[in-house]
Amino acid sequence: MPQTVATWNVNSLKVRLPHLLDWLGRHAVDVVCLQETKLTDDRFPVAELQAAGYRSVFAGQKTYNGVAILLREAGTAAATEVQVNLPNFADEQKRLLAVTLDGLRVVNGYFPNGQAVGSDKYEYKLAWLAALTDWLRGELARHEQLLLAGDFNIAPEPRDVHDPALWEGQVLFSEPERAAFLALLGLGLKDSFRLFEQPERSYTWWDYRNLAFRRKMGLRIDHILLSNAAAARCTACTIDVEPRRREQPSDHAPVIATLG
DNA sequence: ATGGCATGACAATCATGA
Repeated sequence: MPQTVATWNVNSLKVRLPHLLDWLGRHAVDVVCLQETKLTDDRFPVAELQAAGYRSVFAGQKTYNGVAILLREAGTAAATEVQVNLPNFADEQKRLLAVTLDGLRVVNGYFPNGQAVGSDKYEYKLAWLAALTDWLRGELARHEQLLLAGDFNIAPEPRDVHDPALWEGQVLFSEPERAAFLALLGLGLKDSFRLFEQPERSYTWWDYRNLAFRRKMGLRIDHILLSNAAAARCTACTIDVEPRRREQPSDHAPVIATLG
C-alpha cells in the first residue's frame, strides 16, 4: 500500500511539467493527484512521466479542468476500479478520478470554483458537492481505507483564510460551501492537515496578483481527507510552498500526506 | 468600483480561475 500521497493543482500540466518532474525527482512520493491538467488525453505526457518512474491514469479535456493520478512504479500496485467522474452526476467537465491501489481507495477531485455566490456556477458547485457526498457514502462502505484529495475550492475555517472578515460570505468561504465540507467530514473523514500541529498562516493557494504569496495572503483550499482507518495510519501532513517560489509557478502548492 | 496575473483558444480579445 502507498506510503506517501500528494495533491497538486498544477494549473496546466503542459506549462508545469518541468516543475513537476523536478519535484518528483526530489520527493519520490508514491501517489500524486493532479488537477487542472488542461490537456486532452492524447496530449498527456505519459512518456516523460514514465521516464521519471511514474505510471499515469488521467481524464482530461481541452482548455479547462482535467485530473490525473500518478503512481510511482517502485511504490505502488497497479490501479484497479478506475472511475472517471461521478456516476450519479452527469457532467461534461472532467473533475474526478478514482482508483484503488492495493486496498487503498484514492479519490482525486477538482471541485468546481463556483465563481460567485448565487451564480449558476455556484449552484453547479453545490450540486456537484452533494453528488460527491452521496457517492462517497457508498465508497466508504466498500473501502475502509479511503483518501479524498484535491483542489476543494473551499477554505473550511477562518484560520484557513488570510483575512476572514474580507472573505466572509464570498465564494470559497461561504457558509453553504463550508457546510458541504463539514458534510464530507460527517461521512467519517478527517482533514489530515489538522491531525497535526501546523504553522500559523498555512495556505495552499495565493493569487498571482498583488504579491499575494510574498505577503502571505492565501487560502487553504487543497486538502487530503482520510477515512478513520486511513487517518489512524497518518503520521504527517505538510504543505510544500517551495514550488510556489519558483519562476512561472502554479498558484497552488502541493500537499503531502504520509501514511505509516 | 475595477483591475491586478496567468492560461488557453485564437489570432484581438475573451472565458475562466480563486
